[in-house]
Amino acid sequence: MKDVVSNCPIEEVMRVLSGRWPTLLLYYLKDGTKRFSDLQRDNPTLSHRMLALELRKLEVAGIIRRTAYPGYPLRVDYDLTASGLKLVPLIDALGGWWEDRAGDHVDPAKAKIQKRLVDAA
Amino acid sequence: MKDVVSNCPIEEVMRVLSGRWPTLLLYYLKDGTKRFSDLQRDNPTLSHRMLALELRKLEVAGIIRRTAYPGYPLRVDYDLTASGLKLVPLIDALGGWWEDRAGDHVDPAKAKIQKRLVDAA
DNA sequence: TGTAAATTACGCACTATTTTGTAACCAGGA
DNA sequence: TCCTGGTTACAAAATAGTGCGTAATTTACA
Repeated sequence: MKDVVSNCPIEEVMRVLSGRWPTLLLYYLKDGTKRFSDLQRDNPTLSHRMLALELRKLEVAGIIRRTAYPGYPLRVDYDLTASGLKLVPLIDALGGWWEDRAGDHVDPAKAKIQKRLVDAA
Repeated sequence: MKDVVSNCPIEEVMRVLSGRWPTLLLYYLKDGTKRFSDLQRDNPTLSHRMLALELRKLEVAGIIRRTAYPGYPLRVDYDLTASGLKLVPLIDALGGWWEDRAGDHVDPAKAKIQKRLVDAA
């Protein structure tokens, strides 16, 4: 997933939203402003470094806003931008879709079954 | 992005949709049934291995349907399932969001500017 | 007539590339 | 010395690409 210029909006959103963390961070920031350390606590399996990287990615994409206060110890706040807020329901819609997709959905064993059909043919 | 069981639908959708290819494949399959080789031609930068892997992932997720015909040369068709069809507009919505997010969006240089602010403090 | 070659949708092993984690370091005041 | 929010260098892990093999039938050609 290198720097392939794509001009396709869908490819571009996915470049930002792909991976475990972006949507999770959105989720936590829905509730309002959070500090770096809050987000660290919220998901302990996310490494310090990755948190910093992902936050910056979201910031550059205009989804979250970073506010740094002068002074020590350091203090930095993160919250959703206007467009970040608009994104949240779209993500939720995906979650909703996943939940009631169960009806017409295929059990994980199907792949093998299909394969066997081909082999037998 | 290992096999972390999550029970959160959003995390689960993203596990399937993350990466460059899933949404692209959806996009090509919108137009109807395609064969493996069609999809290969549609995006030449996708290796046959990845194509096979991604297709299977989408199949197991119940988004696409795989139909293998007996006989040689081999022939396999792929098309969207009912729930796959329902997913398409949601993805499109993300694309739409990306396009008109420009207004309240931050230019890529901002990160540096912010950093300088912090440093100066 | 006999045979070699092409065809399709992959699987597999091996390598290359990318992403992620770990740990250490920084700043300057309490 | 600790605090916070990073950054950097190095290591480990995950992900992606390359190229060969394969199956049964048709076509190509000497």
